[in-house]
Amino acid sequence: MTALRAFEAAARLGGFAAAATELGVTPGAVTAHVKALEDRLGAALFERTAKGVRLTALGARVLPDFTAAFDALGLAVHHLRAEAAPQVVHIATLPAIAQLWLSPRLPGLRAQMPEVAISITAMEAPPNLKRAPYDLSLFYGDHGQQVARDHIFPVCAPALAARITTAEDLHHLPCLIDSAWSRDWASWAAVALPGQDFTPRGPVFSLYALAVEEAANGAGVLMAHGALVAGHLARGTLMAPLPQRVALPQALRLWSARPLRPGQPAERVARALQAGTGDQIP
Amino acid sequence: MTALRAFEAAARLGGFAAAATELGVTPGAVTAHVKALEDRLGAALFERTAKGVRLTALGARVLPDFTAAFDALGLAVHHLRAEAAPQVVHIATLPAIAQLWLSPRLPGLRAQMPEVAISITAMEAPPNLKRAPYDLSLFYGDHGQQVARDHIFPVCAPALAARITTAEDLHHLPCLIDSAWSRDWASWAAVALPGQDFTPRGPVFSLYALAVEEAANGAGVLMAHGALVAGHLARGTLMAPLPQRVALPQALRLWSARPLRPGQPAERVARALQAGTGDQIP
DNA sequence: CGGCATGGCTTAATTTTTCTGACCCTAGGT
DNA sequence: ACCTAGGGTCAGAAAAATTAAGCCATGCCG
Repeated sequence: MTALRAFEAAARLGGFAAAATELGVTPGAVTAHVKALEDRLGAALFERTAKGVRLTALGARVLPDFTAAFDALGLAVHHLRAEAAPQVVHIATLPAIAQLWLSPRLPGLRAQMPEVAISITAMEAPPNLKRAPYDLSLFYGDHGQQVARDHIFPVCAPALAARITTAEDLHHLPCLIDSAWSRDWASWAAVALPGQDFTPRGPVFSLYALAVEEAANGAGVLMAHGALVAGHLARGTLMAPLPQRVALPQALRLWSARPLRPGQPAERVARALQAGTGDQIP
Repeated sequence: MTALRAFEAAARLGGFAAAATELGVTPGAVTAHVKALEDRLGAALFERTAKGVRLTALGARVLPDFTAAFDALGLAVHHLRAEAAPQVVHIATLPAIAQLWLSPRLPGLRAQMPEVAISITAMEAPPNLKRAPYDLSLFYGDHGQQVARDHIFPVCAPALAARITTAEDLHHLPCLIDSAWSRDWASWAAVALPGQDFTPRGPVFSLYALAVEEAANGAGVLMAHGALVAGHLARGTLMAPLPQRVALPQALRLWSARPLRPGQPAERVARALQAGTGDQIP
């Protein structure tokens, strides 16, 4: 049973490592499961090459059946959870979005629909909504309904901002770097400092929200996502000393596994988030 | 995942013990899984009563989704096994039938279709063919194609048979009893010894084939299933000293999960078994 | 009406299975 | 020639199943 899940995930995602991530186990476990399955069948499901695995003809023939079956199972789990707690809306999103964009909007949502509970699960990558039982998924991406068109630009504490007048000033200041969005600095520099070789120097953070706090504490200049620092900018705890803003290639988008029926809690939450409820941060 | 299987089986079969049997685990494991599932949901799926469990409204609402999904998964496994080993036919049957009815026919089948391998799995109860990957199921029952109309009657070794002339003689002879078919003696006595209180006395066997061997060794009189002792009767190692034969309420029947396509190995084996191939036991 | 057996679920301690984490190995890309 | 990405392998740790007892209503029988 677990072996079947491992096979299906590995076949669909094209690798044992990716399957292990989706299943929340280590690649070694996937290896063992697939091998056990192949042993019991007496036939190979994957061809092992040095740079990964490739499905055999047999594996490709039976994959659609398994994918369909596990999709049906995922849907059943979703249905079960929805029936068991009809007034709970489960949202999956990035940790940074959860803390910096969603969290400030929650009081407004609660006031607007007090009977609905909102459960937020932070994760690094968008979940497969056919499998994981979330009602809404909020990520930078290409699918779904656009919630915000986001821009990046440098921000820092007011005291530091006073020392910045041109983009060139950044060469000599500590630049806070988020490990997941490390390319943001390069994207912005390509527009604001064309032709120059800009290499940001400064501490690296694995939590974007922590980098934002450090920027507010005056630790350096952060390449901000506009949507995620709106609160700090409004409060004046962060400032944007330079005018150059670069649009992110992917907008902040919200999507759901299935079409939402109007009036359903998940649909009401989705509508409220798209309408910008609570955008006026205190 | 395993918890979902446990819930589905328990809900469909109406009890944790039955679910444990189908899943091949102990009732304790099913209890633990269902409880874990209910804890995570924050809602009860079963009502516990002193004489078993009953589905809650929530459980009943979501059961069909899970049953359908697991059926699809079972079918996918069947498909996978069929694709991986197309020339292997998997048969599920009772241990007694496997040894006493099927086994003597295998040489004939092998001669008739040498390229087909036949795999026999013995089990006490018919499997759920939507879940367990067997091609054919051969049991006493009401479903499927009739293979043999079976009768029960006393048999014993020739030396003992010489001492039996009427049914009443059995009162004073050891009667071999199969634990799974212990009611056979009563069924036969109701016809052969009407109005008399016949209680068979003698050793109890959990393996019918062993009881047959013991009968051939002269250990006593066995209530035989005609189809299962045909070989011994033909060889003369067992004799039927009394003329009374009682038809079993259920015939020996063969069935498959899905309709068999002509020419398919499973279909050819099914046809051969129904045609009585190899009935002439050496 | 009470004692006792019964069927079915639960619980706790033990054993078996599975997963992890750190390593190795191979082949392609730089 | 090195580095990286992806699988494979192994001993030890975590999780699951088993075993065996316990519980609690029901039903049967004296």
